[in-house]
Amino acid sequence: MRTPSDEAELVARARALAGRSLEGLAREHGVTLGSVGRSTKGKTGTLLERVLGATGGSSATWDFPSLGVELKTVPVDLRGVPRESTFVCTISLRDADRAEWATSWARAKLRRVLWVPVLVLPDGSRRVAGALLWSPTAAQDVVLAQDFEDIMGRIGAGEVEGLSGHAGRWLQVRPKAAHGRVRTAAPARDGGLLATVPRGFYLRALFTGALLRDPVALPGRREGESSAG
Amino acid sequence: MRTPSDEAELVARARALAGRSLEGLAREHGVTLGSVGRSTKGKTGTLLERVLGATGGSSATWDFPSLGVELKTVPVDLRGVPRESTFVCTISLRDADRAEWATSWARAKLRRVLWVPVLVLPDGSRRVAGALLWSPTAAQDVVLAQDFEDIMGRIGAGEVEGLSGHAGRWLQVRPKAAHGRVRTAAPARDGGLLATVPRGFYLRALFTGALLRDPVALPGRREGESSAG
DNA sequence: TAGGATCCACTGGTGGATCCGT
DNA sequence: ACGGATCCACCAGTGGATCCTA
Repeated sequence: MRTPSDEAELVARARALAGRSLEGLAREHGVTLGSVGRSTKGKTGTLLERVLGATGGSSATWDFPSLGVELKTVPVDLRGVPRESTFVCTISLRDADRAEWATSWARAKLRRVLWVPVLVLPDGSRRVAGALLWSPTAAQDVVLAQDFEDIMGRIGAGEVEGLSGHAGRWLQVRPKAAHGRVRTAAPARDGGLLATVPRGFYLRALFTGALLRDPVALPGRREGESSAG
Repeated sequence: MRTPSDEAELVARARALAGRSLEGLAREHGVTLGSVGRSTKGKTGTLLERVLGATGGSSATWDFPSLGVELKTVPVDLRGVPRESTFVCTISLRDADRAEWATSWARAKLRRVLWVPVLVLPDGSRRVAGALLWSPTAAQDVVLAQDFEDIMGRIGAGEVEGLSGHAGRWLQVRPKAAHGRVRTAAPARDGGLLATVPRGFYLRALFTGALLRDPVALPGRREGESSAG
């Protein structure tokens, strides 16, 4: 599929997929999802990249480089509630003490995201739901920045081993490694380096769920409140 | 093939291969050399690694880690003269200014080498010739150290782009990249970094040829002179 | 339920060297 | 003749996420 030439075309294409089954899309594009079990991780995202004409492929860019847009699929239940958190990017542990949210790769990735919810039905079948192009509001950016600075500050201080998935309001840190034995370098308390498991930033499902319901919902706004001031 | 348990066994096995055709060895070990053209680069070395039970495989070690021995095949003509230079290792360009021969990976690789000459006959067939386990003599080490310091000094000074294969008496520097477009970071004259093609250390064919004739030949000794003082 | 662990496809870099134009 | 360019196999790392126990 040709790469969309602008945001409007990308969004139109994505929204036109609403209701389509993943199996059908896979067949059309000549790919196999292998619909059961743990061996299908990542297949959904790769399929939608193809369907929508993403070209980024490798690292250090977006899925749609000319648009600066990142594509994220998110599995949701019948109520539209995400079943999983969303991976953002790998954390550069070694440089944590110099990292700043404003110039971070995490922020660049989240600057403009095309969310494609994938409805997972009770029988296990999956269908594309309504896509949404989102950018963080100023208020959302503030909270993400706080999470980032908090987490990176602690990593920079040599506390990476003490960090758990509990840290961060919306952005959390979790292990990110294909095999448990992988190790990378991180700052140690004594100012040196220690070997630890690679980590990534993830968006909590609570946050992506709120986004999908109302993209400009303010931080702290509760369900049931009006979105009018 | 089982990994040799000591140097004597390794050398005995290697010398027992003298006269064997590469094709025959390949057949015995179930590998295909694809005997013609440019698509066979590296196959000889990989075959001999299998035949002799090398286990190193990945980087940062030797072919026979427990022995600290590196295996090198070298194509020679009927007179025993090498047809090619010998790759030693990739150069860490960025750290060139801090590099020292004594602690260098190049020296570690050359500390103990099992040379396996491969006789290339006029009809294109290839046979293993007499293997030789070599360590640099003190005098040889001095010359290699001079080459190393000369080259690394110039790289460290930001002169990598001005370096050619002419530099170095026995150890030379040449490009080392699967594709011409690969780039890596090296010191620049202004103290910053520049993107350049990766380089590797190679031993000149003149040097390896001298080694194969007389492993302890002193630096500067000419052909035809006696090896007795 | 969600934090920690893990899976697959893909590819860029590395180690094994030899090719080939000037 | 040899300095610069290139070829193949292999594997660790990355990006895509989801699995799976306590």
